[in-house]
Amino acid sequence: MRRVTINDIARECQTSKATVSYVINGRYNKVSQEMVEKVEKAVKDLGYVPSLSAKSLAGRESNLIGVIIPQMDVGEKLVFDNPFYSEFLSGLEYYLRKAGCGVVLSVINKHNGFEEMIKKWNLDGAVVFGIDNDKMLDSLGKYRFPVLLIDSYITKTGYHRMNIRDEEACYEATKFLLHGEQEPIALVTGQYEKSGLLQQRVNGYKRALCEAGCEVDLSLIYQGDITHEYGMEAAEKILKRQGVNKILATADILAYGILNQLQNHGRKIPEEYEVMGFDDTYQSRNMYPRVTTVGQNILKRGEKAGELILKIIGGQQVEKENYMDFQIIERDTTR
Amino acid sequence: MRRVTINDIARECQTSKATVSYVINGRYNKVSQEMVEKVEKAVKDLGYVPSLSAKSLAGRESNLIGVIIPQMDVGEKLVFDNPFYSEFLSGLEYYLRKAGCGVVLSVINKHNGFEEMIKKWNLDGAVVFGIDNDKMLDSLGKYRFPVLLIDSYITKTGYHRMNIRDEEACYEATKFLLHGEQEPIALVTGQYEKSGLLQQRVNGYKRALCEAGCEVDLSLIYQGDITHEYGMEAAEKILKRQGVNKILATADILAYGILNQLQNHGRKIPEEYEVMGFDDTYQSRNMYPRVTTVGQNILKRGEKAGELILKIIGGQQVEKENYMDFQIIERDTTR
DNA sequence: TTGTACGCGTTATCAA
DNA sequence: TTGATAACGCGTACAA
Repeated sequence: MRRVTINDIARECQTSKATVSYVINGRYNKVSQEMVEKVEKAVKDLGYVPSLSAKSLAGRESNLIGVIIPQMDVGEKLVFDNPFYSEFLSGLEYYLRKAGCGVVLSVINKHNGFEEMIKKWNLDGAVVFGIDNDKMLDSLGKYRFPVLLIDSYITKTGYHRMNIRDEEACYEATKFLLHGEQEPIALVTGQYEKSGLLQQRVNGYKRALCEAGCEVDLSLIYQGDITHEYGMEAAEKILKRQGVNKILATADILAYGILNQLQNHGRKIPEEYEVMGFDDTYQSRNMYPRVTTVGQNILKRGEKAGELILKIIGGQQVEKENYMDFQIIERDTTR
Repeated sequence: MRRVTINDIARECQTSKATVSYVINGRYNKVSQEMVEKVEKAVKDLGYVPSLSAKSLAGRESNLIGVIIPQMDVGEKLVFDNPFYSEFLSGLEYYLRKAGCGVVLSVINKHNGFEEMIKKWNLDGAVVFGIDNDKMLDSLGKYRFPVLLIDSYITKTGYHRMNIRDEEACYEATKFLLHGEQEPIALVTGQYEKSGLLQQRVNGYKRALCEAGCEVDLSLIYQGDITHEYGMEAAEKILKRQGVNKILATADILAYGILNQLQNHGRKIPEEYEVMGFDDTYQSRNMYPRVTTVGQNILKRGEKAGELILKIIGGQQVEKENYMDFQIIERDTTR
C-alpha cells in the first residue's frame, strides 16, 4: 500500500500542494472556506499524515527535542534503571507530546556525541542532564543552539538552567534529621569531587552541622557509586560505628540499600536508625518502611523542562536560572 | 553556523555528491582508495553528519523503530512509572542503538494512533505491547508492516510475537508456593477478562491448584488495578481471612503493595505470610525483604525484541512465536 | 565516477 | 482574497 502524500490530496481536491499545505497548517486566511473543508475531508478519507522527514527537511524546524544523558561512567545499558530519569522523562515526554513534539533520547559517552546528535536529527533544542565540565557545551556555543541544562553546576554563563537549590535542600534535610539535637549524621553519597550537584549537597550538610554546633567529621562521609549496592556497603560500615544512628543519603537509591542492609541486621527503623533519602523517586512511596526524603517532584520538573525548552526555542524571554521547589517529605524512616 | 551538507563535502573534495554518499555508506568498491581518504578527512574536518530526515526521505528506510504502548485505560502520563516498560526499553534501546537505529516512543490511546505514528515517522517497523483486540492491528495488515507483538494473546494469526509461557510460569509459581502442601493461595491480579496475558496466568494458577488437589476458591482471586495501591487494598482484605497465608501476585508492583500492607500490620514475612510476585522488576531486588518472584529477564527480553524486529524488517526468516525463558527466583518473601 | 531525477513538504513569488 | 507555480532542502540510486 503506497504512502499517501500531499500530492494525492492535491489531486483529489483538484488543487495544488501549496493549498493543501496551507490548510494543514491552519493558514486559513489563504484559503477559502469550502476548500478547507474539501481538503480536510480528503485528508481524513485517504488517511493522510504528513511525513516528519519531509517536513523537517523542508521547513526550518523538526519538532524534535533531544534528551541527552551523558554517561561516561556507568554501563551504557542502564538508562532507565535510574528511576530519576524515568520519572523525569515521563513528565517531559508527556508535556512535549501534548505540544506536538517528539523526544529523541540519547545516551552520550563521547565528547562530540552531542553535536552529532543535533545534526543527525535536526533537533530544535535539547534538554541536557548533569553536565559539569563545559567541553561538551563549547561546540554548542557556536551554534547558538537552544539548550536547557538540568542539574548542572557549570560555571560558564549564558546557558539556561533548571535546578533545585541543592545546598539549601540538603541543609534543610540535615537540619530535619538533627531534630535540634547534636548527634552525628553519616552522609552517604556519590563521588562528589566530580559532581557540582553533590558538592552543593555536601556543603549544605556541612553548613547545617556547623550551625547546630556539631563538628564535621569527614570520616562520616561515605563516597561511592550511586547504587543500591553501595548503599548496602556503606551501611555495613556505619553499623560498626558506635553512636552513629542517623544516615542521610544524597540519592534515594542509596537510601534503599542502606535500609535493606540495616534491616538485614535486624535493626529497627526508625527507632534504632533514622534514614533519609533524596529525590523522592517513585519507589520511596512503595518501600516498607516508606522512606523519608527530600521531594523534588520529579514528574513536574520534567513537565516544566518541556515548557522551558519550548520557550527557549521559541525565542521567548526565559530566566537563565530556574529554581524549582523542594520539600521535606516526612514518612516512616525518621522519627 | 550553517549546516554542513553532503554538497559541502563534495565541493571540498572536488567530487560529486554520489561519490561522497558511497564513501559514507561504505561502498568502497565504487570509489578509489585515495578518494575515500580525502572524503573521510573532509567529513571529519567539517564535522559533517548526514541528516536523518533527508536520508529517510530519499531512501526507503528511516532506521526508526516505533515502540508502541497502548493505554486506553490508565492516565496517559505515566509511561515510565511502570518499571516493566522502563527496563524493557532499556534493553531494546540499547540493542537498537548499537545497530544504528533510533527508537520513537509512543503512547497510543486512539484506534488510529498506530497508523498515524507509522506514517508520521516513516517507521521501518514497530514493537507493540500488550494488544488483545485486533482492531488496531487490522489497519496494519494492509501494509504488511513489520510488527513484533509483545505479550499479546491475539487470536489472529500471521503476526510475529514474543511472549513468555505465562500459563506455565504461573503454574510453576503456584506450585512453588504450595511447597507440596494443600493450603489456599490468594491470587492478586489485574482485571483478567480484558487481558489475555492475565487469563493465562490465572489459568496456570488454577491448574496448579487442581493438580495439587486444592479446591479453586474464586473468592481468593482479587482483581483490581495493577498498582501499588490496589496491592495494599487486596492485602487488607486478605488479612481478614483466616487460614490464608500465601499470596501470589501477577505483577511485582502488586506484591510490593501487599508486602507493605502486611508489614504495616506487623506481620512477619515469610513466617506468617508468604508473598510472591511476577516479572522480577528491578525494585524486587531492592526491597526489604527481597521479593521472591517469577523472573523474565526483562532487560534481555528487550534486547531480544530489538534483534527480532530488525530481522523481521530485514525479511529474514523468523519464528512467528518466540517464547522466552522464565525462572522462579527464590528470595526472602517465601520459605 | 558523475550527472540528475526523485521523494515530500514549505514558502516566496506571481497571477487571477 | 484565493490559488498556482516553482525553487529549495539533503541524500539516494540509476543511467550515462
